[in-house]
Amino acid sequence: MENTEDIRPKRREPAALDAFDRKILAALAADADQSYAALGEKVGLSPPAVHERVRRLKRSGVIRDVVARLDGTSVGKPLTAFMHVEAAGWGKSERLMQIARFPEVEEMHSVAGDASMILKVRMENPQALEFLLGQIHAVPGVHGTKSYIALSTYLDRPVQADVTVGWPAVPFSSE
Amino acid sequence: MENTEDIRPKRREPAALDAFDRKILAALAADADQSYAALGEKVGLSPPAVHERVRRLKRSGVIRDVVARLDGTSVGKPLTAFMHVEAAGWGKSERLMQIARFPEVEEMHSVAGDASMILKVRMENPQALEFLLGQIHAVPGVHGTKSYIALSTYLDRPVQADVTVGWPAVPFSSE
DNA sequence: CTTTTCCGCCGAATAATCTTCGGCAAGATT
DNA sequence: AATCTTGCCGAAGATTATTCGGCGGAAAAG
Repeated sequence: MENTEDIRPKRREPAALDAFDRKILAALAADADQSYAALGEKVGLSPPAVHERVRRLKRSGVIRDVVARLDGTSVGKPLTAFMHVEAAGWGKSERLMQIARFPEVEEMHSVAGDASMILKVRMENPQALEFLLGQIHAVPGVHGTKSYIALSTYLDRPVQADVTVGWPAVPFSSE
Repeated sequence: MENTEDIRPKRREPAALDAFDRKILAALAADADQSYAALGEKVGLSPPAVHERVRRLKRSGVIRDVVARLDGTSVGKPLTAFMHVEAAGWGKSERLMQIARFPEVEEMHSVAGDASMILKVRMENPQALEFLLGQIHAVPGVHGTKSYIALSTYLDRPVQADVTVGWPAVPFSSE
């Protein structure tokens, strides 16, 4: 055919998600234990088509991973807490990062606001929380911490594929 | 045999997790896309044995669910924030619960501390955040809110199966 | 307005996995 | 010591994942 040596990246754009992708993502974010046949029926595609799309979504990073969500209490960590850490200069010292090694630490974000870092942790008991606080205060530059212990969790779900569109207009009252 | 009509519950105890269960949970919390054969090899059990254990772990609730974790930015919500809501008397009004209808709201906890409720939200942009704040302030009893916008997320993982045992002794320095 | 190219879907076929089913062995119970 | 229970394994069948060729439809090229 052609002998053009043109090896332009040819990189396809991230290719914005279409309606099918959205439905697939919504379904998988709610339950990843479905067969491609079941997914296909929900979104209106054949199993192979869904398979190919999921493959692409995973490789492109839209789907970060597929995981089993465990019950904190069942694995021995009934105490959930959010910890605000105030650190000097800049929060993300390598030292502070090591706190992430504890399996009790699930999230770690640097934030704009009073705190320089917010952690989500899940502990065995108050004593364990105290120990962790000790570890954090031992980090150079940490000024102080504020802990908020969760009494009840009313909602805890993964990133949803849907986005609210007509913001001012809200879904209240209607139901 | 016996003709005893004794229909005592006979309910088996939750049966504490053994080493095999722990390994299976740890593996599935990291990656639920593995075959039972692969899992079996990791934990030292046959595929059917792993299958049976996973089945039990799911039914008993230790494994809440299996989900695909999506990339916030890819689905159009690059802005993550934690919102502290101060509400009168008690936070958990039915009205406030309706906030959970927004797909932008991922977590909702009542907490002990200054705030009566902490939300984790993921928005499209600051405007969307503003609209959501408006919705929250419109809820009767809400005194105020404090928002912490995440600048960077250094860690974001599901509940880990492992628990730190010898707390005072920490994994630092060693590596 | 055609022709060409590319992309993504479908249906069928194969490969792999899941799931079920006896049978067996170890520990607990009687 | 006999019995019961529990949980494992290997094998077999059912279901699913994955690959493949071919077929449009839309966009780009002519």
